[in-house]
Amino acid sequence: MSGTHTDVPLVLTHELPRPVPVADCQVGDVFRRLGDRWSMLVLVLLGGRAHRYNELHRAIEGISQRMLTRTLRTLEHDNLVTRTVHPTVPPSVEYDLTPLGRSLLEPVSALAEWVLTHADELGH
Amino acid sequence: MSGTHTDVPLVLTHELPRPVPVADCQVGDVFRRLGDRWSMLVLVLLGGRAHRYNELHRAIEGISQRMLTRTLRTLEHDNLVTRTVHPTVPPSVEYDLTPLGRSLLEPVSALAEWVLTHADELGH
DNA sequence: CGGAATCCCATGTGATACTG
DNA sequence: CAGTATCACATGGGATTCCG
Repeated sequence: MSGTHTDVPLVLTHELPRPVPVADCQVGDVFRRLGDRWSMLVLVLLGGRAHRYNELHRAIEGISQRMLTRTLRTLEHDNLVTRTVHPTVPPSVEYDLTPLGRSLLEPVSALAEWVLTHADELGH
Repeated sequence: MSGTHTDVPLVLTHELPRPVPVADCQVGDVFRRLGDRWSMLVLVLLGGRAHRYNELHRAIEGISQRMLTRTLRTLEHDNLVTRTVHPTVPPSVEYDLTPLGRSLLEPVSALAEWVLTHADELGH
């Protein structure tokens, strides 16, 4: 950890031929999927417990119905979140993490720790 | 690791009051900064070694001059990348990671490993 | 060589209104 | 309750041209 150029985690450089075809950077793809305005927030909330639609809507300050629905649909499509409709009247829909979504929270937490540690060093 | 709701990394839930003010989710902020199309790719390349402007431009397939410059400026502004101008003729500009940028590659590599492990489980 | 300036288009996001 | 539909606007991003 001396700041040299030899301590880059191998996993990052391993599958990067040169020139780097952007399509091959799957890591970047995942960052782009989770890098939108709301996905991360939804994942963390669902990591605590399952939520109903309006629970999420109230919990996430500032999100519109449109974007909450769209975010949940995308996460569901990525196999990170499940959507369960209970056929009651009025209808009740519950969202939860899949095992895959739950496993994602581990590496995410590593990044979260980094952020908490280095937040003051980041410009703005 | 049983898929219950009790194994969420504490760091993620620790500083999340309810309702969650979106401005307080610093983790999401970082994901948004790195979640654009090119930042991750630049960081990984600079993790290998310092690069000149045109080296990056050639290495990253499909990036425009405009976006490469903009991405580098943003990373520089965030204290993740340094920009060094060598007053030669013609001019030579070298980009490299800061210690902060280098330290970021560690949690990023954890996520990269997750991606390599679970890529096939992600929908599309 | 390493950009900056301009133009243009695609996408992300919010506001509002409506619905089974 | 849990959405959908429509509109409007900001931002992301590429192509092209010009410059010290």
